[in-house]
Formats: sequence, structure tokens, C-alpha cells
Amino acid sequence: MKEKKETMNNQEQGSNILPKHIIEKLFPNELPNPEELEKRYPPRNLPEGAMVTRVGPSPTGFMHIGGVYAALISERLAHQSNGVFFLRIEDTDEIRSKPETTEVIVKSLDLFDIPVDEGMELSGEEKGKYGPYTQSARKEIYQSLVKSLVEEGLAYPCFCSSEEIDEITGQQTEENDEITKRNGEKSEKEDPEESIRTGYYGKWAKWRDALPEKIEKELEKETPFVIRFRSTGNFKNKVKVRDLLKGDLELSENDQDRVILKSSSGLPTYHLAHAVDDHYMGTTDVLRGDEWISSLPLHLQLFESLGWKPPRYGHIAPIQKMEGTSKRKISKRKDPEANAMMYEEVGYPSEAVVEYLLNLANSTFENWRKANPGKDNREFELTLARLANSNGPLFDFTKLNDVSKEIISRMTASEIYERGLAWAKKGDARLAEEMEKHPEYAKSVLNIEREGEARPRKDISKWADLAAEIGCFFDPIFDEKKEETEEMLAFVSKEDREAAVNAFIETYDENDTKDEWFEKIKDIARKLGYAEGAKQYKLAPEKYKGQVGDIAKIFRVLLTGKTNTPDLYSIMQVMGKERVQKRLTITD
RNA sequence: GGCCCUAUCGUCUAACGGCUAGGACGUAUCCCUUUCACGGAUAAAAUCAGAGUUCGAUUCUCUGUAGGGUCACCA
Repeated sequence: MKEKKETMNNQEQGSNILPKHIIEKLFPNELPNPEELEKRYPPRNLPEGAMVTRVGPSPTGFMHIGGVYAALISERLAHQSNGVFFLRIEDTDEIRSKPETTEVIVKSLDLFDIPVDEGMELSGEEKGKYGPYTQSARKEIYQSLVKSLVEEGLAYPCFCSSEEIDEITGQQTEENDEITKRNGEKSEKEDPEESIRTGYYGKWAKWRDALPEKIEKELEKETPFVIRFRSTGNFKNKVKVRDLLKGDLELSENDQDRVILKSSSGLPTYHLAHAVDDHYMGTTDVLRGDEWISSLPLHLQLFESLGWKPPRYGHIAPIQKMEGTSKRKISKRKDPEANAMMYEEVGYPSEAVVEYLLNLANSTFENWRKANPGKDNREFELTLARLANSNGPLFDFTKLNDVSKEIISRMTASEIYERGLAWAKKGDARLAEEMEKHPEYAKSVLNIEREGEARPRKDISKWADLAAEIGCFFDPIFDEKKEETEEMLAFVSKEDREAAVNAFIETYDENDTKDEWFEKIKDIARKLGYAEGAKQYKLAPEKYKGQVGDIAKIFRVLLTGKTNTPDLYSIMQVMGKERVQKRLTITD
């Protein structure tokens, strides 16, 4: 609490200070003193330029994808600079917080591979020297600082009930309506009257200058009270702040006497908790959603009143989505994609989501990725300068799918098997069962046109796609949808179809090379009056019933129940002769 | 409504005040091909509007317009 600025003259300040016995009644519990706290949380010993960043989600059910985005950015910036990234659970809202959902937050960070240096771990234990990292466990710390603010006349108790606050707001609105009306009647030459803002400030702040006796009376009645910050700001004055992302900002000073300590729980509001925690925890850079910009003046005031140097701030534009014709922030209540865990549920590999988010943060990421296909995305250097250009991007699933396809296409068949199976166990029990029963077969299926291929297939964007891609290889799943094949085969006559199948079965040899195999197909095509290539057919379509592709399609549909599949030859190789024969003949 | 932020193809974005405004996703067409993908090629597609500064403005300034944020004992 050194270097406090003397913003008021002595006389004024004198009248603001409450008698000691009242302050003791306000804070009856024993509290640590600020000097002790400074010693308990010494400055961090870090190299020059190291950033200490944090993420502070509240445990209210699930982790928001925007929270993951901010966490990812914060974590990368900290670790790129040899700094520290920590997790703080912001559970000061006793009504909405559900302590058990802290686990969801920890799991979400873990899922997206965002390592936390300090704070809650998967085990449920906290690590780090600047804890506790859960705000509800730091109650005394906040109270201690609020108490010292009161001692210095920088904060005061307020006994207004919420009804009284509503009343004040109502009155302000009413008066303001009248002003608007009067202004409307004025000619253009006359100066309009100033409008009245709602809120607890200036003359509306009932308890700001209450006499000690009055306060004592309420205390005797045990009326619930909050502690409010005594703002010395003037709304007409501007504060200049340099934001890491938005650049120079000019904001009106805060003149509201905001609540810093709540009545029922004795816990602080976000504003106070932010200042206290980020001071003691040594945060150097606060990266948070840009919805906080408007409370920045308050936060700066708080830091000043506490005699502390504020951190640097970077306000991140939120990820948005389109609703009808308007953009809006992705909402926890309305949008399933807000839930960070949803991406795992539908089977996006977590690194796909991470890379998608990295690309939103720094659009140069995709160029880097293209130039460094195999590298770990941690080697990409995230910059604030690039992030500053991002302005509330719309979440684009199509793009996410593309990023994800690319990533999955680089995986080995075994990796896809392992991860796909892990997903299927929760998301597609039938597929999981088959995959587990036939692991080697499943892997060979997944390996079609994959490993060793210069350009592996890119047909899986999420594990939920797996069923459609490989389900048909497993007999029980295939058998279920066999009826649909008739329709797909309508393009060819029954006679040709039977002739083709019979001819094929007669000559099929598993040991044929692809060329040999294809020669036989062409042969069948020719004998049935089909062109042996698409080109010949195109040149003189009237001479043929169709082309070799049509013959292949017969087999394709009979074997897989689908018209679009990977290479037919490979499919047959993987399925094995017995299964091929069975599926081709059994149709009648 | 007050205050604040923002504005380039449908989407994400690139462009010391200076080449024909570039790339990616998506879309369309073509090539490759036993289907579908993959890959390759091509195309359509944008500087919100109006003033000003300037030899020259997507870039700087102003005004308007539009979108977003915020105005809690929620974070």
C-alpha cells in the first residue's frame, strides 16, 4: 500500500474515514494484513520479457469455447516467453457456481492440451506457490484489502436493499425521460439538458457520506450491507489506456461506487478479485474477452487505490456466430458449439480444434502449417500483433472440418483406429463392438489409400464420420442396409448384373495384381457390351450400354452398399475372397 | 439512449500511402480416374457510403450508416 496518490484534500479525506470501532464491526474476523500478504506472494523471479498470464473461468457447468480460445492464447504467449500460465477458478458467484464443475474446466484444458503451470490439476489438487487458486478460498485476502480501503476512506458500507437500488434506478429513469422530453421541445439553438445515467454514484449514492451514527444504527439492526468503492472519478474526464490488442483507448472515468464486497457471502465481486489476485499472483498480461473493456476504468482505479501497478491488458474479440442476419456472441445457453466438450463428443480431434482456433487468432497459422506439415503446432509463434486484427470472427464449422480432415489424413491407420475406437465406445456402441472384435481387419480397412500414399484420403473430419466410412465393412452393420442397394443398381439390367457377377466370381483371384484384376473387369465389360474405358464411351456413347465404371459400380454397390468408396481393388483385398463372394452372390 | 469497439470476396483474412487488391475454406467448371475422395487447372466472388488530405487512399482525418460490446451484490 505504498505510493498512494493523494487524490483528495485532507479535509475531504478526514470526513470520509470511519471511526475505528465501526470498521471493526464491519470486519469482525481476524484478517491477514496487506504487508504479510506482500511477503507471502513475492514478485516472481522470471527472465526479462516473460509473460505471466492466466485464465479465470467460473465453474458454472461447462467450459465455453471462448474460454478455451482465451486460455490457448494466454498459455502460448506465456510459454513462448518462458513465463507462467495459471488457472484460477473464479467462483465468487455463490448462486451460479457449482464447485463440482471445476473438474469440467480442468478436463477441458487438458483435452485441448493447454498445460497449466499453477492451479487446479486433474487430481483435484492445486499446485503453485501463489495459491489458493480458487477465489472462494481467498476470502480473507480480499476482505483484508477491502478493510484497508475502508480504513483509508476509499470504500464504505452501503445498506441499501435491492429494492432501494431499484427505486433509485427507477427515479433516474423517470427524471431522464423528462429531460429527454424537454430536450425534444427545445429549439436547436438551445443547449440540451444533460441526460441522467442510472447507477449508484454522486448524489444518488445514499451511503457514500453517511454519518457514522447512521451506520452504527444499521449495524445494530444487523441490516445486510455491501462494501462499495468510493469513486473519485468524473464521467466527463477520459482515461487513456493502451490495450495490447485494441491500441490506445480513451474511456470515460468511472464515477460509479461499485460494489466490491457482497453482502451475503462476504466474497468480492469480479472487479476487486481481479485486482487483488492478479497483483498477488504476479500476472503481467491479462488477456480476456472484450466485454471487459467498459469496466477497465474501474479496474485501473482499483489498482491505483490499492497502490499497485496494473497489468497490461489485451481485450480479445469474442468468437461469434450468425443468427438469421445478425452476428452475436456464441452463447452458453443457445449454442451447443459453445461447450468445449461438445467437440470431443462429436469426435473432432482436439488438435483440430486447437489449430482452428490458432488460425482465428493468427491468420498466418495456416500458411505456417502448409509450410510445416509435420511439425507440432507449438512451434508456431503466436503474436499479439496478428491477434489484434481479429475482430469477432464467425465460427465456421466448414473450415473446422477442413482443418480436421487434413490432420486426420496425416494419422496412421492404427492411430485412427485407437482414437476412433475411443470415441465410438461413447458415441457409437455398435461400431465400437465391431472394431474391437476385429482390430486387425478394422486397421486394414482404415489403411486403404492411406499409409504410404503420397496423398492420403481426406474423407474423415470427425470420428462420427467413421460409421459411414467403414461401417459397411463389418458384416452385421452391412447386412442391415442391404435393401437400399437395389435402388442403386437400377441403372443396370438384371441380366447384365447377374452376368457380370457370375463372370467375376469365376475368374476372381485374390492374388491378382491390381492391373490383372482390372484387366478382368474390362474383359467382363467388353463381353457385356460396355466400353472398357470412359474415353471410348465418350467418343461413341451410342455404341455401348455403358462403360467399365458401370460394371465396377455393380460390384461396388453389392460389396459396400454405397456408390462412393475408396479404391475397389483395395476393398476386395481387405475384405478377403470369402466375404467378396458371399456379398456378390447372396443378393438374389 | 450514454459510453466504447469494429468495418476488404458468403466465411477467416493479406496488402511500408503506390503493380491487375493476394491467399485459405466453401461454390462452379475442366483434367486425372473403376466410383468417391485426393491432386492439378480455371472461374465467379470484396475494400459500407460520402466528403477531405495527397501526385496517388483499402490504408490517414471527418461525417453518416451498419454490426458488436457494455451500462448487476454475473463473471
